[in-house]
Amino acid sequence: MTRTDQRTPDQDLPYNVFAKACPSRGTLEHVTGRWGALTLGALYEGSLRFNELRRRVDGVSEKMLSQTLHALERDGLVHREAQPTNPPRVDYELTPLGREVAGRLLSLIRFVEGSMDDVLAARERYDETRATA
Amino acid sequence: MTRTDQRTPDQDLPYNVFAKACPSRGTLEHVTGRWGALTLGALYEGSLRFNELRRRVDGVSEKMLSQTLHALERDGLVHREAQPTNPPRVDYELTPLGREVAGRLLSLIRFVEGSMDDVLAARERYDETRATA
DNA sequence: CGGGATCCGGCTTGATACTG
DNA sequence: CAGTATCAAGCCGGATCCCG
Repeated sequence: MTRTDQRTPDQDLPYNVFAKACPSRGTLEHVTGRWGALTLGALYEGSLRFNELRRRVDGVSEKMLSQTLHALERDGLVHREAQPTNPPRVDYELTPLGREVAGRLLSLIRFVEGSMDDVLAARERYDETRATA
Repeated sequence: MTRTDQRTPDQDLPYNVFAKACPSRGTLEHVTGRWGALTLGALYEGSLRFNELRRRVDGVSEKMLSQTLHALERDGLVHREAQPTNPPRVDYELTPLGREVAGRLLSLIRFVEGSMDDVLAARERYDETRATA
C-alpha cells in the first residue's frame, strides 16, 4: 500500500483501471471482451438487428450475443429499440458514448489487423528459436 | 451504403477480425484480454521487471503474468531482456509495434476511465427501470 | 528474483430446447 | 424474429511447490 510508486499515470484520476477494485476494469472488459469488442465494432457502421449482428459477428452464439448486448446496454454504450410488431423487430445502435468507445476500439482493431503480417512473422521467429525442431 | 451485403468494412482487407478463423482475432484477444491490456498499458511508460509489473498490474498472479508476457512476446509486441546475473534480472519492454498497439489501447482505456461516471449512472438507470422493487 | 509444473475448483461458454 | 432456460464440458485462473 505504499504510495512510493510514482510511475502510475492515473494515480490522480478518479478511476484507475490498474487498481483491482476499480469499476472501470469491469467496463473495460465488457468493451474489450471477445464478443464485446466485435459487437461494438459491428455496430459502428450503423444499427443492426439481433440476427444481423449474429451473422456479422461470426461465431457468436445467441446466448453470448444476448449477454454481451445486455452488458453493453447496461453500461450505456448500446441502445436497444424494440418495436412491438409481429414478428418482433429489435434494433441495436451505439449511444454517443458507445460511438466514442467504439471509434477508439476500431482504431486498435484496424491497427492489429494491419499488423498481422508482422505478428505472424514474429511468431514464426519465436517458435523457431525455441523449438529445437 | 445501407446495402446489407456491403456493410462489412474489412471484406477487402487481408485480415478481418470479424471472421471466425482470422488469426487477428487471437492477437486482438491477447492485446485486449484482461491481463494483456493492463500489461501493455503498464509497459507503455517504460520497461519494467517481472515483479515490478506484477505489483503494477494489481491482482495478476505469477502464472497469468508469465503466460500473458509469453503471448505478447510471441506476437512481437513485447521484448524480453534477460541478464544472466545473480540474482537474475529480466526487463520487459514494448517493441515499436507494441508501442503503437499500446498507444491505441491506452487511448481507449483512458476514455473508459474518464467515462465511468456516465457508465455508472447508466447502470443505475438500467437497474432501476427493471428492478423488482 | 524470475519463473516452470501441477492440481483442481468454478465460472464461462456452447449446444439444445423452448417461448412469445 | 428475438430471445430465455437448462445443463454439461472445458478452459481460465489461482494456489502451491519447485527450481536456477
